Amino acid sequence: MTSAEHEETTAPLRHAARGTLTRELILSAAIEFVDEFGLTALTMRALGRHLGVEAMALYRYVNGREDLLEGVVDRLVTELRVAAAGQDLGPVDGWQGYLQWLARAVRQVAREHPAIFPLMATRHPAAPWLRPPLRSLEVVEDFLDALISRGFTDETAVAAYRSFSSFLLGHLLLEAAALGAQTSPPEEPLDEGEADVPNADADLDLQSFPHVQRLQRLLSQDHADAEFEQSLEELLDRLDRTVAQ
Amino acid sequence: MTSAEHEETTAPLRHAARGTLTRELILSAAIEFVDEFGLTALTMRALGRHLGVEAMALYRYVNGREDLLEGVVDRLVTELRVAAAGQDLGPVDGWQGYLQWLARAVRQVAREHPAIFPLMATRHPAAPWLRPPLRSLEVVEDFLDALISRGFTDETAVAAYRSFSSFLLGHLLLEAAALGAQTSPPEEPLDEGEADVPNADADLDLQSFPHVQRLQRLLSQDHADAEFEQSLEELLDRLDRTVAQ
DNA sequence: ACCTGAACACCGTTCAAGT
DNA sequence: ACCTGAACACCGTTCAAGT
Repeated sequence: MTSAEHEETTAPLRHAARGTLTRELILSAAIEFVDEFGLTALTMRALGRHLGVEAMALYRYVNGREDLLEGVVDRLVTELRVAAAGQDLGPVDGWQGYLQWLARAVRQVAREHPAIFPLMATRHPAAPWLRPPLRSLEVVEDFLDALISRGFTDETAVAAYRSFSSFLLGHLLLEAAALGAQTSPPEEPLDEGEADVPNADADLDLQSFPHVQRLQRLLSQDHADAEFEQSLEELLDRLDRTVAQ
Repeated sequence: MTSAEHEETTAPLRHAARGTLTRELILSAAIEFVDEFGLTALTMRALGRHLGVEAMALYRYVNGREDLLEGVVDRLVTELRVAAAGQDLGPVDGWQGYLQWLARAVRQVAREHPAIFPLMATRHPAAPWLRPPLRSLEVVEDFLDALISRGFTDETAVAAYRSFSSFLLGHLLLEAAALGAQTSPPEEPLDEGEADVPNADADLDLQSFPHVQRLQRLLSQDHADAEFEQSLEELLDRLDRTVAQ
């Protein structure tokens, strides 16, 4: 297994013509790579190979691995802002319409990149008033403006920003984890000797947990869509009561 | 800087007498270590040094690094169950009292181990019906029983479990991130040449983001306690309406 | 039975050297 | 100007060897 064979396995850009490399290109490749192989597989050397280049070449455009990850997260945030530009953000149907749109946009990013979303949710934001997953000055400014220009006070707008962040984080992290389950851990070394586990996520020994056993089906059912929309609706109602009073 | 000096820096158990090592001891040391030095510092070799032992010795008790992390998360979940045993779990004041107690118990774990909580929140649970951060059969069984025995149907109880998980995840992950900010990244190599950044988290160039600039104080204020309690109250009210109808 | 030394494959990162 | 080779310090992990 020489390095030549590996190149064929991943089938990347062969080797990029000298001078083709770019920070943007590297970030795109990194996102693509993580979406396919998972976060832990993203190493400088593997990404270099994927780009048909030695790992050391990346250091001219990326300030080390941490900076690479930061760049990846930034790109996802930018996807949000691009989506925002696509919408004509004029008199979208009130602040509720705006929040609905924003929530769905973030959700779409989380669903498209379930292996990356935890990064967006977990990495330290650049400033203490940037709460994940809305970690962009532009987005937060938009958010505040949308609410304040439609009757929120400074205080209620900020409170709404907090509730909204928590809501997105809680729901989307769980959803992303569920989606990422299939792709993220490609190698699982769990063939432990006597092989007495017939079905991995089936019964461990549920007989002492009657409720869980009985409700297993119900607990496993995927209602992500309806759940998200309903919780969002409830959040908007709550905010409405807050601003009306 | 020989290895001898390093031992003195961390001042661990010197070297444990032969035969002292235990899985439980290793997990305790790992939690202690992460609380102090952060997750990325937790390497097999560093943990071994912390215990006064070579890294390879750990492999007799821990099935590799992944298993170590799994064990650490399990221990935090166990802290929850221990706290549960401390409470006399008889007729605690209705299901609302139970949920209030449970929410606060999870929050306490998150606050005591902010560097570990993201693991609890992010790692794949053992089964699809175990949602972080309540990733324990015992806890989930308790949860369902507390609600069902007090008038919830199977469906409303499971729905409550979902809402409750999302709630905890969203709020506590943000709170843990805020707390972990001081401890987690001990080394930050950001002295970039011309040093034109006077104050790291102060003004990047906020002049084009008037709302954010004006509300900077408000956005940075820490209301974690009140926020958590109020959101919890709202969640309980919502659940109450659900079960009453 | 329990721990260690040596070794292997793999990281991130630096830097002089090639083109 | 842009990329590579070689090197360094550090990982996780295995396994024969020591006590």
